[in-house]
Amino acid sequence: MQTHFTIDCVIYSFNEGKLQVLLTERNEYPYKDWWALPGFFVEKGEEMEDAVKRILYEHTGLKDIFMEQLGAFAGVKRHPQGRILTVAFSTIVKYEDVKFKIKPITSYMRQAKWFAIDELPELAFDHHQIIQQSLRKLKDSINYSTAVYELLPEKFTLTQLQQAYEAILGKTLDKRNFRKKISNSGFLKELQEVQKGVSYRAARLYKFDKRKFQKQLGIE
Amino acid sequence: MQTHFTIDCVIYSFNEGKLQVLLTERNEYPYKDWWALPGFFVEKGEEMEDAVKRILYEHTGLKDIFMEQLGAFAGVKRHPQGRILTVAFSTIVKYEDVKFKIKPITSYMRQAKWFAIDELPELAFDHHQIIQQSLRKLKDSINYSTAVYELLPEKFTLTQLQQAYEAILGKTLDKRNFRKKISNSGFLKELQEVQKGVSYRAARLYKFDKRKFQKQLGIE
DNA sequence: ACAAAAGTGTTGCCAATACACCCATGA
DNA sequence: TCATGGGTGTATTGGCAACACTTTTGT
Repeated sequence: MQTHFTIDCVIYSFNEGKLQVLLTERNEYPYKDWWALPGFFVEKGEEMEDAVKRILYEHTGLKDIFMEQLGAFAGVKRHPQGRILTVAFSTIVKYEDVKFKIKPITSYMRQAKWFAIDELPELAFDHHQIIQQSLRKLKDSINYSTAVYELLPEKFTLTQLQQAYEAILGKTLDKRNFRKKISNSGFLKELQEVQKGVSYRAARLYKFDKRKFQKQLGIE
Repeated sequence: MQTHFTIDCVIYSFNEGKLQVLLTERNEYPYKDWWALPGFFVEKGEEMEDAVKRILYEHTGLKDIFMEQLGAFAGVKRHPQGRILTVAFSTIVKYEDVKFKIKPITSYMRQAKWFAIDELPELAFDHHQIIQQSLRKLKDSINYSTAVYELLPEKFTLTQLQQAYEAILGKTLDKRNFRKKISNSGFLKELQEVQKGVSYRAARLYKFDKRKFQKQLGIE
């Protein structure tokens, strides 16, 4: 038995203190004019991982971003024209990096736009379900992955980091406990730099030290 | 673009103190005479979850077992005849329940057999990779899932439970700490029964209280 | 001087670890 | 009586949660 085969992408970012998801407005049936996850058909002979890269590139202009597989969604009724199996992937991009790069290249979608995770429109197909599943996984893995750091610019303040945690978890955290936990973890590099252009006390800037993080994971 | 679509099952069990995986010996090309995960094509119009149940049934005689999705494997070269996308699922069955039910129904495989996880033969396709990925997930989730209890008979001793943990994790655990942890968790029901037929002090039997377990998870 | 956010310590509790001996039973 | 696994307690440690005030800076 054969099935059509697509990829759908859950692309997260962080802006205005909120976790955002990139959606596209469809310009073709079915679900014309609906918002949906960026997604395409995989081409014949194309490796799934290559298809993922291609689609990510076509929607964001980004390259060399690792996307993690969420799983397959294969409901017979998820597409009105019969089964179309989709494998969902997710990733996180820095908002600054993609701000001016979001450009729909294909004609089947009209525009791409960021939506706050708690203000999603109604979505085509089973894409709402895909997002919810992805979000749960993101929350569950927040302490074992580099996800939060992908949300932030290279140099960031501790308050920004805390806001990113809070955006993912959907709840507020205690400032002192958060800072203790982070500084104990030992994979932030403290810079000799502070914020600029703020009208209050400037905060110290930090960098994520991926090396040390990887090492700590290696202990098992 | 279309692709063939199969399901592969990683079925775990526990016997002779070891974690076991059920494999089938193929009787058709490609990979004739090789060992492989039990797997079939999904039928047209068949829901993926139904296909999973069907395949599990055909190989083990078991019904109403929940299988968890591991993910999609879609390498263009994973099958010599071109891309065959497979979605891998995994589950755990009680060895006693299936001991006499393992019966290949289809003719494309010659026999089904349990293999200890650390004594696997060479496997067809990318099945070794699928198993390794599944095993990592099993280890990671051992404390948040009912997996270990699926390995054991309904009534079991604490030592048996500890052995199941050790089989999954691949390492030994401290007896007292293990018992403390388990009895603190509060989802074991102590029975007024002990082991029979052993030539040493008979151990108390316990049951897993799924209700309480679910409740504890609900706290988040 | 004021507004706004940065930054900082202590305490109590709980969970996880390390570790060694006596007990009950059947052969 | 012996072999075998069953069963038990304590002390230490490290991480997590609760909680409020002072400092710095720009306007």
